[in-house]
Amino acid sequence: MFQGAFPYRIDDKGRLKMPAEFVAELGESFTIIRGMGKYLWILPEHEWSTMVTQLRGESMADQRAMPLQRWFIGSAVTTALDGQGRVALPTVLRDHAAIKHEVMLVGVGTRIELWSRERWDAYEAEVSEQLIEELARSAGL
Amino acid sequence: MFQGAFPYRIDDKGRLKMPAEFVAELGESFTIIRGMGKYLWILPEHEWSTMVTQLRGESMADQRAMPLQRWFIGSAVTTALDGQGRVALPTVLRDHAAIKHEVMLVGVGTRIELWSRERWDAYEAEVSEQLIEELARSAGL
DNA sequence: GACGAAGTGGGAGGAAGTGGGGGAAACGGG
DNA sequence: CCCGTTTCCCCCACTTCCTCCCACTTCGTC
Repeated sequence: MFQGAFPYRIDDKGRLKMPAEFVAELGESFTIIRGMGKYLWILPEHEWSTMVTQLRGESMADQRAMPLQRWFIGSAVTTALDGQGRVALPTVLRDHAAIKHEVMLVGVGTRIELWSRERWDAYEAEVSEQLIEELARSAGL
Repeated sequence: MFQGAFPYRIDDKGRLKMPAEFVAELGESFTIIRGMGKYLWILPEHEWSTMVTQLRGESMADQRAMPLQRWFIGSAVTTALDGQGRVALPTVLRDHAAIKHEVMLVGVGTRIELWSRERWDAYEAEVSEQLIEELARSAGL
């Protein structure tokens, strides 16, 4: 399971080092897609194929299907780590997440989220302890 | 069960000695996460896996799930004691709890809370005897 | 008073994070 | 079709941080 948050720097060539904690679980090849917001998701192979199965299970006639497929499948890049344990982030994806140099890698169970540091800090500021407390209570934690 | 409060010092390398009273109950490996405020939780293995099960049980579509997963799983660090019975506190977690040197370790049943000394003292000052009395009464104690 | 456990401190080796150069491949223009 | 430019990828190098190990002090107990 992916867990923990790691602040990292992307170098001028757009390369991102993967934390040692994530490497083993990610496996040989993995897929990067847009998340449900201005950040990215990094999924191991089997998680990605599960997601694709769900997306394609929707009938094409279903009005929900095509926007979802465009959003996720249309942004997907399947790649792997280089010899130094780094991954090259395509410009399209970097732009979507407004990623320049400072990023935050966040493990959330089955996937990794990749945020620009700015946006992550803003998100953190917005999510107060009170909100978490309320959510936890209503979720029965 | 964890009980009792212990004032401790974190050294310049960010290492925290675990009180002898907690070591046996903590077991080999344990997990440190953000609490519902500016302090940390330390959970034994089974407590953490219980919590993860609950967090992941939520549907991804549920709007509550993602903030909760980010808050807890996204901050989690699973670690163990070193040869001297100490644990290294990652910078991200220390920052969240505003922990520098002086801390307070508080056993609260199923988990341990880790506060910066300042915040703990402030909290103690804030929680008056009257409040406790009222809460106890309304809880039927 | 001595011994042992518990709390605190610091050095060194190695892994992990970061940066940059060079060559091959791909693309576009002449 | 060829040449120049650009982009990507692989390799090399450096630095910082973390972890492991060793050492000392204090407190409680026998």
